[in-house]
Amino acid sequence: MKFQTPRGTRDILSPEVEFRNYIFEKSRELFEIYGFKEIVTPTFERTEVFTKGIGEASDIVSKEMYTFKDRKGRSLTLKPEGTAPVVRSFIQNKMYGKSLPIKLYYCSQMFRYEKPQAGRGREFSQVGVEILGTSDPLADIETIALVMNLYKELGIDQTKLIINSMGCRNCRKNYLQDLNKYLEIKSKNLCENCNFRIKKNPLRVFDCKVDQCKKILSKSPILRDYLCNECEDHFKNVLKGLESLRIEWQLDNRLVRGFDYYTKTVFEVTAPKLGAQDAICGGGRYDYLIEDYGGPLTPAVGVAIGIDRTVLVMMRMGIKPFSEKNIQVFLIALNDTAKKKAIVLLDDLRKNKIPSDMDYGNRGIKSQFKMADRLKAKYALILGEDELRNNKVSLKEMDTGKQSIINYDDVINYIKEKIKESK
RNA sequence: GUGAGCGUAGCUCAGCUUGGUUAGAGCGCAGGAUUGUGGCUCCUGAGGUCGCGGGUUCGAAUCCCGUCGUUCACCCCA
Repeated sequence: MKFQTPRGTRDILSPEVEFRNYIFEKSRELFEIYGFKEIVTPTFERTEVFTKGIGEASDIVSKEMYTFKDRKGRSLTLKPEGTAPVVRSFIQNKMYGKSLPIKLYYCSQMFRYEKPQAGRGREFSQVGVEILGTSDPLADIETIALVMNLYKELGIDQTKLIINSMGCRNCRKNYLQDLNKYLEIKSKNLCENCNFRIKKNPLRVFDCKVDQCKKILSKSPILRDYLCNECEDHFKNVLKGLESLRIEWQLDNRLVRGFDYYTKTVFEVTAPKLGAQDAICGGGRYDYLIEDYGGPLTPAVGVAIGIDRTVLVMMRMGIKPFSEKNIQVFLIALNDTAKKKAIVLLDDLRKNKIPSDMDYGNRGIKSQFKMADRLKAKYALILGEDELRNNKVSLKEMDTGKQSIINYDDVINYIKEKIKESK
């Protein structure tokens, strides 16, 4: 019986794992600088937490969730996204009673039952931020600026910010009236799926990529033309703010993100080298979500960043931002007695925070040098009969090939000095 | 969910069209040339259920069917 990871999941090995940790590290650092606090929500929630906010008609809810029943028959779902749980927690923990806004970030695995592809797994990682309790366009701007700065920090350039506004309840009411009128006339020529969407959530018809539907929809009313004064103002302020931060954007009237909860600002950032899966983050404002979940009306905005795709871009762009932590010292023991002494020395080196290693097998000196070479060790320490007899060790600088004999008791300090010099 | 490509040594791949002795290469790995000294060179060696299952055939890595995994596009989205 051979085991392998389930479809769409994988082991994350070096060097990818180093990229991943680096991105986590940088994100956390930046989030804290922006004043966010971390929140950890459960890996699974009651299914309604997701169906309510994301929307029954959305692809994610209708066909991509890992939903199961527990032993008491309760329907639970592995989290497919991060915002709904944060909103649930905001209400459950009565955070609305604190001084608003509340700024939270999360780092977590997400689960969606999708057809796997590079940059699209069934388990994937996201980091994200949410600003809860302000309708100020500055929050939208801060969120976008944050991700753009993160990409800059990570060395990812050629990113593209795509932005749109989806309006509020008021402007959407008028828009939906006209859109429904339009769709009603055309419904015979629209696909079955679209007709289903019309019933559930007409905005989702823009997800359709059937040519016939696309053609019809390209002439449909556009939400942006229906924005009320407040929304229009909000959107203009967001764009102006981005301008003042020298962040370029690209308007996309058809950008309708795949969650029902979005209002006003929605945006996505795409990166090169990713083919079709090129969105590395996406987010927007969700002013009614908290109210819909039974909390007080609390406007909010957030963004989710895809870690796996960010790793892919960095690797494909040849970005290697972290310094390799190579072994500094490799111990070479030439007989059993030497070996016994070597493990003591090795322990000492490590207690002194000097990255060091040795061979545990019974290889010859040649092989051990080869290992030292492969590990890119700076120094090789040799313990053989001669050295043991005189309580010395031989130290060879791997780069220059220079070799010297030093007292056993001085080794740690000697190497510490050497490392300090080379810095 | 739809369509297509790929799966042969640790890695990258050749062989498959036109089925035929022990399935190859490069890199890597191990040992040696140099018995206490790495990188370069040379020599030698180990390593393969040809993804898995079934079928056709005297004979299958090669043809057919199924299956699993992966990649690409659609879709969705991070």
